[in-house]
Amino acid sequence: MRSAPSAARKYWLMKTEPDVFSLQDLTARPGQRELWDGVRNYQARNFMTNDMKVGDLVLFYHSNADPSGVAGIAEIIEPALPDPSAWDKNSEYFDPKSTPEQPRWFCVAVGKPQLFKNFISLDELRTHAALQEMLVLKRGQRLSIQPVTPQEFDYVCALGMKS
DNA sequence: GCCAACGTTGGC
DNA sequence: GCCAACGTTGGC
Repeated sequence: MRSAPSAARKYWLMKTEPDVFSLQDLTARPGQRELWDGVRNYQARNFMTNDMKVGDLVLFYHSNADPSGVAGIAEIIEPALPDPSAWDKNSEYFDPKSTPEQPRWFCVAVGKPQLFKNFISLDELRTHAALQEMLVLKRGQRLSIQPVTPQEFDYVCALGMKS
């Protein structure tokens, strides 16, 4: 069956520091599922609450790494829910302004990790004309969740999976 | 660990 | 609602 345009799958790039949580870590999680908690930026939050849908696909980006780059892909497997780390006093993501009654921060669940055969470094991304508009390549772009076009997603995937 | 870029906070 | 100070991100 054909999906309505409003239900069209969207594509994202999500940054994580692999020392903290890597794509390999996601693969090792029970059910290969993890909450994408700790997002404390309104623009990134709004992407999760307003635009992300279950089934959207994600370029899984390792930042602050050696080298940084796209390690593989994952999928949004649960829609946004209040981020429980915000009201956990022991969490580094604790935010007293967020409460269970009035949550300020939200998180989606990611799963279905697929590690690329080829890690696509930031340097390599820069060499491809088709990828020049990717936000992650823009100077000073710090958003931890970024939209990518279907074309960019497919292109990076092809690079990552080719032998 | 440096530092440019940029988001957030808070005094006014 | 301006904007300086401060904090964070993330490549290098």
